[in-house]
Amino acid sequence: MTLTELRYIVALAQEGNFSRAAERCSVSQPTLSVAIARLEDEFGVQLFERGKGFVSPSALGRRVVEQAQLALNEAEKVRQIATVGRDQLAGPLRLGVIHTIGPYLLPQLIHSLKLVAPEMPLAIEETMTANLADMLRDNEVDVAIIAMPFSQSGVVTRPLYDEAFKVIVPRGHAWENKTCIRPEDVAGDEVLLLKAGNCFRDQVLGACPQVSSPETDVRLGHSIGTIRCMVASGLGVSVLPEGALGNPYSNDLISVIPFCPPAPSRRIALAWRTGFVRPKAIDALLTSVRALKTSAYRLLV
Amino acid sequence: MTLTELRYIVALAQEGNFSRAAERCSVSQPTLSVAIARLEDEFGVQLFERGKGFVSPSALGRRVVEQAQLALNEAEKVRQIATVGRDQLAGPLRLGVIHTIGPYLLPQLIHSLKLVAPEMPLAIEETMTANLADMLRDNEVDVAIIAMPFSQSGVVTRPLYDEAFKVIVPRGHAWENKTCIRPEDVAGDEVLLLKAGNCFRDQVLGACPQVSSPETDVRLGHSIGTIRCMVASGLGVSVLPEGALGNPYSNDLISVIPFCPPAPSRRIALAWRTGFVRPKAIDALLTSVRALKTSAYRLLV
DNA sequence: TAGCGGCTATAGGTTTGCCCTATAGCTGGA
DNA sequence: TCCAGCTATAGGGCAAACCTATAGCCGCTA
Repeated sequence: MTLTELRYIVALAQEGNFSRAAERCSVSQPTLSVAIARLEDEFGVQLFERGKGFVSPSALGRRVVEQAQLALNEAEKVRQIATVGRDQLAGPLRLGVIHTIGPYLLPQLIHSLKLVAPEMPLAIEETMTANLADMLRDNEVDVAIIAMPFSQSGVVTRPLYDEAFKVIVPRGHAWENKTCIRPEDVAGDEVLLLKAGNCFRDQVLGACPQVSSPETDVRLGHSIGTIRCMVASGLGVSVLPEGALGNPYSNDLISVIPFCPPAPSRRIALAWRTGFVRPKAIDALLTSVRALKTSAYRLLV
Repeated sequence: MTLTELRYIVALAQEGNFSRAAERCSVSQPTLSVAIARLEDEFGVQLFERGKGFVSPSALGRRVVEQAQLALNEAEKVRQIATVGRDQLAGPLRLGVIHTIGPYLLPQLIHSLKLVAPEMPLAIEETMTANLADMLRDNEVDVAIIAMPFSQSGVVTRPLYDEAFKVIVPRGHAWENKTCIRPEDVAGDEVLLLKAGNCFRDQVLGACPQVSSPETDVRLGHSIGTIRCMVASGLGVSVLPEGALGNPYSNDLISVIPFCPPAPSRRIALAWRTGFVRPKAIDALLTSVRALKTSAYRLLV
C-alpha cells in the first residue's frame, strides 16, 4: 500500500472510469489498472466492481476509499507543515546569553533584529557560560552569546565584537584624576567582583592578577548592576566591560577610567551547534550585530 | 513523500539514531540516511539536526513527525478496513426477488442461509422482473431471484430449480374430480390472473393460450395471495406455481389439480452482475437452495 | 452480422528509484 | 595517534512502476 495507490483508488471511485481516473492522475490507463489490481491483491479484497461501462466501488470498497481520502488528507498536512514552516526566519529562536551581556546588549540587538527577521521572536535564557554550554549540547537553546574562550564539542563559535574593560570608581576616589590605569594597579580587596561562576569575574582576575579574590559575600556582586551600585555607594572600585557602563557613560556617583594600553578586553562570540538547522537565523543575528550603533564595541562581523 | 519515508522519520525521531532507526525499519543505515535526506530535500527543510552522538528533530521537524504519525495511523486504518472486511460472507447482501417467489421461497431460504453464512443478512427488495433488471444494472441490488427468461447485459444467470404450474379451483368446482387438466382446457374469463407486469402472468398466458386476458380489475390480483383468496371465495379458477400453494397443499376452500403431462412450469434462476465482487456470497445462496427440503421444486443446483 | 468505438486487461520492454555493501569522513575517547 | 561509533557517499543490483502496443470484451449501428 502506497500513497500513490491510495490516490488511484480515490480517483477511480470519483471518476467511475479507469481511463479518466488515469488521466486525472497523470498516468496511463494500464498503470492505473495494474496498480488497482495490485492493491486489491495485497488486501485480498476486490474493491471495485467492473461492469459494462461503469466501475463502482463495492460496499467495502466505498469504505476503503473514504478512509483512503482521510489518510491522503493527513499526509498532505505533513507536506503543508513542512513547506509552510520552511522559512528559517519564522518561529521562535531560543537564545542563551550570559549575565554580563544580556541586559546591555539585548535591548539594542532585539531592536535591530526586528528589522532583519520580524517573524522570529527570541526566547531568551540568561545564565552562566557553563550552563549555556550544556544547554547548547542538550538542545535546550539554539544559539548563545558568550565570551571567549568557549569550548564545547559539536558547537562552533563566531566572534561578534571585542569589548574593552574599564575601571569604575566612586566620585572622589583617589584615581579619579588619572587618565588611565594600569592593570597591575588594580589590586587589593577593595576591588568588587562578581560571584564565582561568572566568566567575567575570571577574566578580571586574569587581567588584573593583583586582585585578591574577596572572601566575604559583602564584596561579591550578583550582577554588574549591583556592583555598580556598590561602587557608587563607596564600597570599593571595580572593573566592568564597556558595554555595561550604560549611557550616559557614568552617573553622578561613579567615574569611569580606562585602562592604559594595551587595555584588557573580552571577545564576545555567537555559538551554535554545528548541525543547527536554521543557518539563516544565525545570519540574521550576525546582521543585527553588524547594525549595532554603538561605539562601545569593536565589531568583528 | 511516501508512506515509507514517513515511517522512517517517525522511527528516527523516536530512536534518535540513524542506525537503530534503520534496524527498526528493517533497512540498512544508508538507506534510511538517503531517504531522510531525500525527504528533506523534497520539502526544502531540514527536519533533523545531526549532532555528535545524537539526532533530534528540529522544532519544525517535531511537528512534521507528529503529523506523519497521524497520517500513518490513517493509512493503517485503510488496511484494517480492507482486510477486516475481507470476508465475502460478512456484511449485508442486497437481494432482489420477484413477487411470485419472495413470500414462498425466502422463509425457507433464509433459514437455510443462516447456517451457511450466519454473518450475511439479506436486504430484500421485492418487485417485478423489469425493475430487478434495472436495479441489478444500477448496482441497487447485488443478486436477484427471477424467473427465466431473463436478459440483461452485464448480468449472468444460473438456474436454481424448475417449478410446475398447478390449477386451483374452489371446492365443489366441476374440475375437482379430474386427475389432471390439459392447458388448453384452462380458458375463458373465469381464470384469475395477476396484474400486467408480473412475469408469472405472462407465463400463464403463454402456457394456456386460451385464457382471455380479463379487462376488469375485479379479475386481476395484486398478488398470488389475493388470487388464492379470490379463488377460495368462488370468483373463478387460477394457475399457481407449485411453491405458492402453501403447506398443507390446499386449504378447506381450494382444490389443487395438476396439469396433464407435459405440465407447464417455470425456471427460477439467480442473477448477478458479471463483475460482482462477492462470488462466495453467490455460492452461499446456491448452497442454501441446494439444502431446501421441499418436494415443490425440482432442484437444478 | 460485420464492423466500429469505448472500455479494461495483458504483454513486453525501459527506466526509475530503492536498497544493498563497502567505504570514506568526522568526532570523541583511550 | 589510534580506535570505536556514527553518518554520508559511492556504486551496483534488482524489483517495481511506468510506458506503448495490443488483445479481448461488449454494445451499438449500418
